[in-house]
Amino acid sequence: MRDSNLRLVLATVLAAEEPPSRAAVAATTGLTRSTVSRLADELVTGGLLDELDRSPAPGRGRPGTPLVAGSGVAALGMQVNPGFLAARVVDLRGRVLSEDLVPGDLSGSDPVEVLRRLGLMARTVERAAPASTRLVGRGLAVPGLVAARHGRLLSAPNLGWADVPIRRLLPRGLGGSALTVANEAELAARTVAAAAPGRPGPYTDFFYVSGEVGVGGAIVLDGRVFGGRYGWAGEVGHITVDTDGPPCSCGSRGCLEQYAGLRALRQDVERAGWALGVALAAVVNLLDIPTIVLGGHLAHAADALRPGVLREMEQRVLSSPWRPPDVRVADEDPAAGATGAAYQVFDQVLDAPASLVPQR
Amino acid sequence: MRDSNLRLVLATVLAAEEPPSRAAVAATTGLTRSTVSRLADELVTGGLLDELDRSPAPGRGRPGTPLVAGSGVAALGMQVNPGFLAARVVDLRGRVLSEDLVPGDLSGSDPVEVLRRLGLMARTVERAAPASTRLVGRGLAVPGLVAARHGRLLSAPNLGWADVPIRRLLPRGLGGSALTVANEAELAARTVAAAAPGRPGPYTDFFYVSGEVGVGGAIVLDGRVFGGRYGWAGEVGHITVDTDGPPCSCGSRGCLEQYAGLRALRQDVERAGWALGVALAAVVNLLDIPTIVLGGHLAHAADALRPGVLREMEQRVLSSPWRPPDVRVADEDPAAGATGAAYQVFDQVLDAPASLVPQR
DNA sequence: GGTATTTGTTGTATGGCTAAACATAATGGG
DNA sequence: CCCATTATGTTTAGCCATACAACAAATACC
Repeated sequence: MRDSNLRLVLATVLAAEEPPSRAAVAATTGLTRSTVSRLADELVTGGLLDELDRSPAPGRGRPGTPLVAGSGVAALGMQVNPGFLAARVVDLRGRVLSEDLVPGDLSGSDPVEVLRRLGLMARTVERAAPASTRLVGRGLAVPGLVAARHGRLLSAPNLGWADVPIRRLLPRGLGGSALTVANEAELAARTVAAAAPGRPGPYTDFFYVSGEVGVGGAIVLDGRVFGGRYGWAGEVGHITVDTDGPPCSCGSRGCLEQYAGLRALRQDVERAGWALGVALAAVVNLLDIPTIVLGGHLAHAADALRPGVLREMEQRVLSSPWRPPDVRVADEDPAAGATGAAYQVFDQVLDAPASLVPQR
Repeated sequence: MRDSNLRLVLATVLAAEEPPSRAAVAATTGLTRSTVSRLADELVTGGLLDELDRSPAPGRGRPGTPLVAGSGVAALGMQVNPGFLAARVVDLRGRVLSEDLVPGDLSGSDPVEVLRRLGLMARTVERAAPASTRLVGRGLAVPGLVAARHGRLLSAPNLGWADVPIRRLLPRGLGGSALTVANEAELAARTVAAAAPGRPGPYTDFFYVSGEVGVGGAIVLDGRVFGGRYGWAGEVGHITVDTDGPPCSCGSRGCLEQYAGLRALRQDVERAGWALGVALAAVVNLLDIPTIVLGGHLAHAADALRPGVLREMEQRVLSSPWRPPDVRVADEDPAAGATGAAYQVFDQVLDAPASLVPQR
């Protein structure tokens, strides 16, 4: 019960637009001021919350002490992409404390060498963060199918990688069971679902389509990413658009990626929009979430894609007369996956804050 | 906290294969025997649980009192299908206490007249149930898109119905805000997900494909139906299989229903299997649940459909090398939707058992 | 400067839990 | 047949986190 309310208070503070006082938290949670006060104090001493200076009083009465996410808590987020390597330290308020991004064509690269380089970048970035920050975990975003339990990358066609034991290839301390590995689209979607760790973004239910050379996707329901049984959900890139279409690297034919992947898109935006519309209609028919958010190279081409996408979706989505589809664009951030990887680490902390709070 | 543990004890008893004793519930939940004893007593006096006679002792020690779902608690489940009307009273143990099923072609029928007849059937069936049963709610399964909040059927092409205010057309006492209306596939899927109210069925994560003249579907994750934002999820029947395919009643072209609907299936099972495989590959790519359960007319043709379905899915599902797709068949029950409607009512009760238990 | 108002803290009471002791009902061995 | 053994279910005492109420602190309004 204490654990449950500890989570509740922490979540309420992080979800708020403006730093709330203890009394405001009590009002929104339904707990009493005394209970919130006690729990908030524990969270402050645990470093998960910070007290800001009393703001200039907005009205009568004693002004409250604004509470915000603790700036001393941080996580490392890394990303391997066909076009770059990235590493970031992000704090619990969502601020990037330090980062490094190295462009370079990694298709057909050697996993051992690339992960060694990523390890060096990570170490440098961690050192660059303020000495007082406590790193609570590390995450990595990769463009492919992952076995999350074992931290293994099963298949990443656009890197030319297959069955890579990521945890073992990263330097000790970085890898190991403490590292969470996940799909890039899934993690990038987190940065749309959350404006900062624990704070809801502009949409709570949407399908994120990630254009990172290939085409990936992620399902967000009620603000949370739905990863599926094994974390492989959202693979929109290999939905069949035309059963007689061009062969795909996955072994099938006519996959969306063959129309809306970076190379295909450059050749014919019209066709890419049509194919996206057909595939996304299936998504909306299945999931009943009319909001689509485009990321990566698809975000750049959004204005050219939108008419075709909407036309096909309006025709093919059964519920479109009652709930018209809506195509939005994600904020520009080349390494959104890295930030998302850090957010995922924070989610584990927010689920069990008691572990970071002094007992009793 | 009491509410939470009340739910926990009730759920544990209902989920068990064999009627558990208080001590067994304590062991599986982690609560103490004394706590379970108190909560179980409350549930028994509330009628949600029954005590069975002490079974012949299986070993040494004092034999426990077996607990089962209360037989006095029941719900009415109704179903409108293109081929029949059905009404059932189902108790909390999942037994059908009374039922009525009237075949008849309802395509192009008059909603007002049909719902009047269904009302009469429901009344008769309710009277036929033992006088001691307490009816805790009523549910209705319909083959179409529903606005659950308002109990309105927005569109049911295979009945030829559109925008039918179901709650208002059913006789007072039956309709009204107490009636829950939902899609047939969603409710039939509940009878696969649960062997009895609260007891898990053979699969916990699967996609249910309902063949009831048209083709519907439902997503089941971790034993619970995922209805989507507005309850419209799972509409697999209108996923595009061939963008140049035959026109569909929904206004699009090449929808799965045009290949695997009852009429099309009778003409060419081969083609239906191919189309199902293409559409279900999209489902699995998106949702990462490799188990497919076929119901209705698709269940009857399952053996003929399976080879084609599996062939297409294995080619088109990205994760199939690691997790091969699996096509199963639902148990035969023409009015599974009616039972599922009753189960849905029970779920509301199981979520808030305190409302049926005497206070304090 | 006094009063009203709101925040945060400090004591007290309470509800539901755990833990331990006890009563109950069976088995099995001498 | 009687008694030790074993397991279930109930009773009792103690405890923890919460609600409730009273109070101290800090501001605005008159």
